[in-house]
Amino acid sequence: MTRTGTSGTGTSGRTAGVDPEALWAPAERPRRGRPPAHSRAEITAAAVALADAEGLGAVTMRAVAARVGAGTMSLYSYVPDKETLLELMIDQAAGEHRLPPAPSGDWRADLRHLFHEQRDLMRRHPWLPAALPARQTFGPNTLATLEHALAVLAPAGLGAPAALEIFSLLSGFVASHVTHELAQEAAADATGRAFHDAQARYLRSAAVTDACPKVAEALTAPGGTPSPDATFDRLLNRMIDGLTATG
Amino acid sequence: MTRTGTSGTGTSGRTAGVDPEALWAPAERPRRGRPPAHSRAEITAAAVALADAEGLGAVTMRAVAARVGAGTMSLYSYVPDKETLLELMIDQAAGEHRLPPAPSGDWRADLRHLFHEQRDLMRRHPWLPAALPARQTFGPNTLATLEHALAVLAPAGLGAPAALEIFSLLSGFVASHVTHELAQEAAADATGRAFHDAQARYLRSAAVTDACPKVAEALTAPGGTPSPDATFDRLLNRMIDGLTATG
DNA sequence: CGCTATTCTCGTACGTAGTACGGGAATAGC
DNA sequence: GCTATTCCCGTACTACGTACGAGAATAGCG
Repeated sequence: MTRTGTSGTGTSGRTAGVDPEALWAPAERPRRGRPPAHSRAEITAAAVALADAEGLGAVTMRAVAARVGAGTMSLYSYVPDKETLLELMIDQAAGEHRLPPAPSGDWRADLRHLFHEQRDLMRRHPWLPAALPARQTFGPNTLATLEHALAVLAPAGLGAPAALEIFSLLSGFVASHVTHELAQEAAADATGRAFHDAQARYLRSAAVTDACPKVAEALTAPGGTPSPDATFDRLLNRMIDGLTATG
Repeated sequence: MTRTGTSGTGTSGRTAGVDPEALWAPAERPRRGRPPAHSRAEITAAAVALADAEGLGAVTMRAVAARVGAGTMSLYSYVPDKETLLELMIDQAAGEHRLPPAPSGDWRADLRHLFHEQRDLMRRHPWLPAALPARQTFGPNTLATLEHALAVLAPAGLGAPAALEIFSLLSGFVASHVTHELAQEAAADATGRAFHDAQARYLRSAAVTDACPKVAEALTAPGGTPSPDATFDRLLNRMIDGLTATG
């Protein structure tokens, strides 16, 4: 199962080290030999739980193996490498989407529902926004979500490529918004407090207030965020309106 | 200059290991002792050049030091750690923005110009979209860009917090769009070709086309991207319209 | 001029990653 | 039982970030 992989980093940043065909194949059970003590799904779930609890940085092959009760190298019987494990984690999380079986008729409402669902998902798995840009392939759960998005957007009167584009942009919006939300909440935390204060002190220093008065004021404003949910909904609506306008 | 840093990974993913006040301080020159052979800017520039040429993954302390002609540990006289070096890289790149001294009167045109500029920047530094989410503080160049954005958006009739929000969302849009553009272009490259073909084969497999017919069709469409520039401009306009609507 | 405090330089070394390798253990079918 | 097959995982290698501290280079003082 070990791949010879010519995964040397190319001249570009992107490295295509994942094989979609092999990854998402059904993987028939061998009928002879010692039966596996674990499963790909179990390992993926352990990695997700670890990332949820202690952040993406805590997901090491050793830590995941320990959590499952296996030796480190045993993981490589189920997953070719860590990059691929990340891919599996993303798709497993995507499987948590609760999608209605069919569009309701009001495609704007359906779209809003879909992205509210996505927001919940990302709040539940705070590592997801950071992991998404590194994704290289679409797993079955991701594809199912995409299929649903296309079905929802069908009555909107744009082609499939445009619909995919919109889905991608809205997902990006949700990711960056959730990142922002979580950062804001972390600033209230005791650990984040010191950092937040240092940041505010720096922004109020003469060097900043002289050159960038408006920024200094806007960033250090007390900022009573009214309601996270309402803010999200408002922005989401505007994004939907702007992106689906047939201009 | 070594910091004692309690940088242990907290329960969350975000680790605040950067001190904004110390980082962006003018750093007065010591008048005694051996003079430095390098500078923070030189090291940052070397790191940026490395990332441009071989991707973010190639930016290791050893590689940067070698490029500058210094021993690895010498870097730590100029930069407290790698995380901070990344922060410096981002701000140095932000300094490449070519911004007009004052708003022109047509704030939509100014806004379009700003984000076209940002797109050029990210295409010139393909690691930037991936690095931005990890940013912890705003350096002087980033602040200058923000100040410019606020000045541009002043006539639009929204408050400073709303303007910042819009700037952030549009930057996120540009980042994800550039990532998409570059991925598309990489697929035409000889190295990316094999991966792209494998992806297409997978998407046309029975397992996918059965469950997700629309997606399979949309993703494997020949996809003659009309003109990258026009596409970007069209989407940017819609985003601006949607986000600045006073609804 | 040499002395000395100060500052920068960088070889060595430690801890933690990902993972290649290969011998041993467990199982299914004969 | 025997054997082919499969899985398990200890050992070990490479590469990374970076702590430590000895040595080298300088500026000001005598």
